[in-house]
Amino acid sequence: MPTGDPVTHRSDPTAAPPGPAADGYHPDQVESKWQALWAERHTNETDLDGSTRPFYNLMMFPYPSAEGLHVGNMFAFAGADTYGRFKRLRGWNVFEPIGFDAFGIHSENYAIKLGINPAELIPRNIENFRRQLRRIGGMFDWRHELSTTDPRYYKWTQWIFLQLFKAGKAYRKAAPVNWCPSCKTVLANEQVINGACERCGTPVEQRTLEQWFFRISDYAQRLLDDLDDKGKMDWSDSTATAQRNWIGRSEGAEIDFPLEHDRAIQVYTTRPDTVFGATFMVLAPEHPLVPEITAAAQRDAVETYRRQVASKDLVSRKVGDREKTGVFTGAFAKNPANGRMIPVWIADYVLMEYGTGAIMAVPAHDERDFEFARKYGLRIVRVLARPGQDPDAPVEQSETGVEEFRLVNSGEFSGMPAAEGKTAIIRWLEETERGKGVVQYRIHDWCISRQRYWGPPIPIIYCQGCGPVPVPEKDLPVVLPVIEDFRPDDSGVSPLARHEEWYYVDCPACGSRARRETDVSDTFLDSAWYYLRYPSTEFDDHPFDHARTRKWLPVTSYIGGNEHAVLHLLYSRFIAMVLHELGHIHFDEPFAKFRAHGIIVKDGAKMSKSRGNVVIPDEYIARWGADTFRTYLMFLGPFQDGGDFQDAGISGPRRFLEKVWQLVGDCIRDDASGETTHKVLVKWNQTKKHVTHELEDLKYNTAISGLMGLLNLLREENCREKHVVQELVIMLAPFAPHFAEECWERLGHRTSVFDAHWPSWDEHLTVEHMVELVVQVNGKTRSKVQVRRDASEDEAVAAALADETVRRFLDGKEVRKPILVPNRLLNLVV
RNA sequence: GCCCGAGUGGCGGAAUGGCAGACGCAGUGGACUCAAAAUCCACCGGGGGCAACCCCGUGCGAGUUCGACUCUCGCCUCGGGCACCA
Repeated sequence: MPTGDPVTHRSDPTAAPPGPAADGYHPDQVESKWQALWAERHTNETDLDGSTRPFYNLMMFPYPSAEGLHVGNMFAFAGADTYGRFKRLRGWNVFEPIGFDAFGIHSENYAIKLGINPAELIPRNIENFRRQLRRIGGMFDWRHELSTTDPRYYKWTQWIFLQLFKAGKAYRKAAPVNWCPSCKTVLANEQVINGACERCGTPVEQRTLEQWFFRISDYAQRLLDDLDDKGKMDWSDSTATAQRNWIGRSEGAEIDFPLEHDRAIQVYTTRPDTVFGATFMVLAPEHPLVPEITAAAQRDAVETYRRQVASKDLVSRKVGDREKTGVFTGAFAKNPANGRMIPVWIADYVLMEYGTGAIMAVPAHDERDFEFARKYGLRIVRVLARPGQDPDAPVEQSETGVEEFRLVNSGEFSGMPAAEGKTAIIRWLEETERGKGVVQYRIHDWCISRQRYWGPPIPIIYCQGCGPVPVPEKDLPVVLPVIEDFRPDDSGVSPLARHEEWYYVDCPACGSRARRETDVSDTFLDSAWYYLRYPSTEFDDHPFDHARTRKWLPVTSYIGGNEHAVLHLLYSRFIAMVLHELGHIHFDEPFAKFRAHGIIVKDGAKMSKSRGNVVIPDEYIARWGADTFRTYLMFLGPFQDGGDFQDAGISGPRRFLEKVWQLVGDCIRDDASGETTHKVLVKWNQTKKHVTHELEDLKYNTAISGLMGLLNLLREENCREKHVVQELVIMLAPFAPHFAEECWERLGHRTSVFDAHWPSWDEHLTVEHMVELVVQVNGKTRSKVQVRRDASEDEAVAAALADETVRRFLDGKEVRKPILVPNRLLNLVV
């Protein structure tokens, strides 16, 4: 063995942990014992029908990768499990289910890499995940486990698609996808690296395919409104903010810019107040008006540009810092505000999918338009100026503010503050029928089609005569066949389309020969409703049992990562809204409370395989035990912020558990009931209060340090009072469940510690009879004096004036004003 | 560029208007041991003083307050997310 530097040596997770004493703590034995007993005694199985105080404790189900659960998953699950166990001890009937999000492109890509069919690979991964989830001691009710790849599950995913289809919430439309011309296959955005296919490096193109969409954008305003309703949605601010930004509401106007022959270009703008400054127009290259308006002389240039844009992949089109490009169409439109004819251009910085796909360009007051105008020598006219500023001052860079500006060069509107001008111009547009005020959202409809194998087939049949026909509900599920050639290949069709026996079916409507939809649905559809299925996993004839759903939903507490702030959490809300509208469920917001946890870094740096600093939980659990590992994860930083995993730090929580173990041993050997000093009594009550509050707020790190503080005092005071020790064990149980069970049993109990009651405290005993009061003179701490609890201001001042040091700093001056913070501090102002 | 976080000892972090550094790690000294590990005790932001004590200190600069790590305004740095959304 080479002698490395000491830090490296210590940070070896396989280094032996501190050895236990003879009657010591052996985590392996304790943990396997209790995992077996929990299963045998059904400790973690919730009586879903008989519960009187239901608490649905949800965590984000994992995608079963081949690598197994990583430390980030462990952190999230340990944190959510700690909360569930705490709630159970507080008297709730906690339902804590788990499952596997096993469909999707990640699983499929990995299977392709290994050359193993995902249908074979995924069950193996799931088995490994189950083992790990048991190993960390999650309070899971395994009877309700689910996997999205189970036909008993995805039957209902398909059923949900059909409900949306029948309600007109699902529709088909042509949309661009990334296409690799060499592999002849569709690529997901994450498979496009710098505009090229990740597999073969060929530049990626856009192709247009017919795909299925859900009308989530119809729900934009409702999705936004509920976020402001704290009673309905108690969510982490960071998550709610991310959703608001994603939905992207903006208020502006649609304005018509007339062309020749009674036609017009409609634009959307958030700044109608600047309409007098619109000196040119820009259409998205795909805009349908482009071919008709293009002048003969410009036709070639326009066509070339359109082809160029179409050949780019979907990712690099939207990179904002690219130099602007564009082409003049030869057409002119009339600015409705000032009647001037302005040139119409096309450019790829204007996107077809937002607004109307066309803009009025106001280069003086929009950065992008300014850049474009500079490059192509287009006119720039100032229409906003600061008070006192020359209305015709040259524009050196675009000025986009509202507050500080007034309108100039804007006809009758000149002189108005910009905000007022916006309202006035919208009114004028509406009165003269040149436009109207509108609200726009950034959110797009949800494309659920995936030209892939590993997902639930979309339950639609295409018939020559009848068009798209839904698969009858009685024929669900449309089972995903196990096929050998699941890889996308160069045939240019979805893998399922190569299987004629599956592909061709009779039309459910007319009976003639028809073909199935060969795309599968997005994984996010699987995960958009899994929480609904958990309480009803044993029912095969309906997706969610009504009584169960009514009792357990919406979810009481959901804890998960903020990486899902927009997609998963927004799609789940949307699906719940639609199912509610269609009368299938009684609620329209699925998660009453959501808390985002932070992320774990290693020694201050992000974990990554290339850095070689990935924490493999199994190794740590094998060495230190699950209880120590969990406790450390919850201790290393604030749960909602994440924290820094340092190998050296894990010994602290382990030593803490060792000391508790020893205390329990002392307590059994030498039960000194009733022998508690006043000091212990106060600390004990303070700790119970503190730990309870901190757990409620998921402040696990400070809850644990509170428990450590209590333990330290018990040791100092040589206190082994059984009542106190037992309550310490209960409070530790959410963090170290196996350990607490074993201690509880050693203390003579025959039932689970999780059937015990969470300790209560005596508020009166959280403050000492005599308190130490900090004495400040003019805000500087000078001394401390003992006063009785809740001493009055007069008493406190008298005590302070009796103090030698205080008198020295008063220096004979008279106290002008005493400020007392009861039981804490007295400030004497002289 | 926009949005959201965060900047406190050697390190992870605590204190959200009232003793800055709880709790833990690492470190130093001591006890125990033939020795080591484990364990136990003490110390552990910087400077000054024999000492009682005193001064300085929470990214930087102003401000509010009897009192600011905490609140306000203006910067700087780091992390994360979104990004040509008109």
